[in-house]
Amino acid sequence: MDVSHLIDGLNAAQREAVSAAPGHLLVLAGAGSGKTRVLTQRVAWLVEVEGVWPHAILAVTFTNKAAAEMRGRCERLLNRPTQGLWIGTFHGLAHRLLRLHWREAGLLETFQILDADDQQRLIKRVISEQGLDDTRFVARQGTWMINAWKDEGKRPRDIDPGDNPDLARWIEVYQGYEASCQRQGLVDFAELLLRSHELWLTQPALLDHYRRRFSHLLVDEFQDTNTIQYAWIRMLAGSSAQVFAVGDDDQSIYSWRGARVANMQAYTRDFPNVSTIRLEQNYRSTGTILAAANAVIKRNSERLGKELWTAAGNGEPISIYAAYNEQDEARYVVERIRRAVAEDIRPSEIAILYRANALSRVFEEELIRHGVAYRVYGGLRFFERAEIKDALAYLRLLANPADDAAFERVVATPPRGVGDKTLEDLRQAARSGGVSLLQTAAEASREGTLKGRARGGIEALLSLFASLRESADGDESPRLYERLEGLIEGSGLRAHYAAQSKHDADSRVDNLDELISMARGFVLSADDEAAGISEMAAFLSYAALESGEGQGEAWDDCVQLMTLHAAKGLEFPCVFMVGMEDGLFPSQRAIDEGGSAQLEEERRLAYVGITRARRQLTLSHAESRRLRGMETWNRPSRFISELPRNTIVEVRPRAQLSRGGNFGQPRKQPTQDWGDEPGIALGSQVSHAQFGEGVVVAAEGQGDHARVQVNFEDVGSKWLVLAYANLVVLG
DNA sequence: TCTCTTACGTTTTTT
DNA sequence: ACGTAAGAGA
Repeated sequence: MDVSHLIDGLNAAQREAVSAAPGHLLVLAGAGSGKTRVLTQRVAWLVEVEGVWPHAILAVTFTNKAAAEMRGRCERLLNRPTQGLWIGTFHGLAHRLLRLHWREAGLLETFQILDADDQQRLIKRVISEQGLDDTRFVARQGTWMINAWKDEGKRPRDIDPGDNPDLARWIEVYQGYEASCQRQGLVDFAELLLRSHELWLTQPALLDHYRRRFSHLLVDEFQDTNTIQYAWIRMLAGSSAQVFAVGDDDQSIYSWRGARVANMQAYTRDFPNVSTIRLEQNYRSTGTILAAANAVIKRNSERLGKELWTAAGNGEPISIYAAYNEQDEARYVVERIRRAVAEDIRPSEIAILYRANALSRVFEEELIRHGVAYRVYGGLRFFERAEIKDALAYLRLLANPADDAAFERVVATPPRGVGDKTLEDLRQAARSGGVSLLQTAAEASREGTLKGRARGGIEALLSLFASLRESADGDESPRLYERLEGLIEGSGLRAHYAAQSKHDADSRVDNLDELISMARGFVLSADDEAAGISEMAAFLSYAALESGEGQGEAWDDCVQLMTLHAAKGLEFPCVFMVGMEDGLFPSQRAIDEGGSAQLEEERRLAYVGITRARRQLTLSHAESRRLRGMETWNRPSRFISELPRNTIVEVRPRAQLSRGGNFGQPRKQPTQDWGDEPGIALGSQVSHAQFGEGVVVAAEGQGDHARVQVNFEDVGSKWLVLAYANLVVLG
């Protein structure tokens, strides 16, 4: 058989991985080393060369985007649809298992997926139902703990509160939350995994079935697996399946949400004869960029060890820009972008990366000012928008009348005269009767226990549902989008948001229309159809599992703005890492508490950032920065000083010095301390609100840019922008 | 019950 | 600075 198309163009290590003999394999794939290619060609190799039935292969990733890309590439390689081949995210595959075996898993057939928002709302409800003080028991924290427990595979009974009474209460909240989910047929993200793991644990016959079926498991981004995901893989693999794990410990940046790099070591221990292959040749970046990345990551102690190299040349040095403040930083970056675009670099080939979302704003403003098209990643996703969740809540309640979370949403928007009082009565009655809110509302309406406006509102709602259900049962059952359209009109949602948007000026109504057109274009997959899942149920799951706007679609031709986390897996010819300041990146938290583990994770994040760049990399920091309404003064990030000297070039703004004399007109109106003072002379004694007293030793720049170097008694020498520093001249 | 005002808490995020 | 989430008047 001719296997050259699976092997040609690969380097030795890649080829070794793709064509590895049967057995377990750990591929340590450095950034830009062709990981996805190896993974997909391995699948093709298994099918075409080893003669493995596609049916017997399961490939798992973390994001829908990665799964889609893998499926697409496999189909192209194998030249046929990947029928029977399970490719998906951990959550997607777990969800499929639960849909197929809902009865064995102890779920309602109509179970729905609870998103993060609904989850927190529900936990809050449980906290108040248990009569806990919600200032001491904060829902956000509870959500975080419960998710962490689930990620570790722990049920309430597995947690020992010791002699910590708060912890004991939290365990009760967890219990209450579980009971509530169970009653309503709701499953949160972590539950998908935990529940499917338990499904196998408690149903040996089922487990056996899947173990017989899947002889080959492939896992992408192995460094990001958490405890339950690893256990899931291990359980499915048993002692027969071959596991092909690909990961990079240097790119592990999600430990704060339960990811355990240690799973990579555990894998080599828990499975017999795991061979390790390192992919170290990089096809993305210049030699300079790789030298910088290698030097930075080398400072971490907990590493499996790996050093990237390239056959390409060194390329340009890395630029470091020391800005006066965040405005100056934005000005510089956008100026550079405009210059690059003028030199025929496409805007979509340029990325601005930052540690925290809050940093994006200045850059957006500056980009707008210069009419540069840009796109910000992150933030609210389509299916998380309030108006979309409202519309979907109607659908959810239609699909699963026990879904109280959906009922609460539905009853509150649009306002229909049903307020806290009525709702609390309904909850009481529902709890004591052990039935759903919807059912309780129907009973209350029948018995006439509702009064005033509330009665009209509830009755209108009930009749809306009756008519929606009736039309579904008719001979000509409406398509999903028609039902959605009907409910958006009939409920008054559209009118409600239309009325709101008059002053909001945003396009909530347009989003509702977009949702309808998404429903119109929605196609039930063959897998779902085979599993007997309705169009509506499938659409709702899709909405929950694929949060909308496929991450990484470089829309039009826009400059890309995103966090360093969001940039993982992407690459850009031209990258700006901004806000490179101690306290921001590495974050203050990592500096203060973490000890070295957190700092090492920040360093890996820096490594991820650096390795996103193909040709041009620029790092910038600002001496002063307005953040959260407060002026802060940060030192350049320690990661900048970890770059080898020969890889960087420091860009300085052209300084217009006026030495010796007076300089630096305060910006805007002079401050009180300043009065009509002509300026500050070298050698002046000055005082700063934060740094204390010091002597002016140098100065440069004019107007907004005027800066002085002050030697402070306590904190040493610093450059300060006069317009912002509010220095008081002493004596 | 709805709407307006005040207080709070602010890494990173997928599913 | 800013957006959300809980509390007070209409």
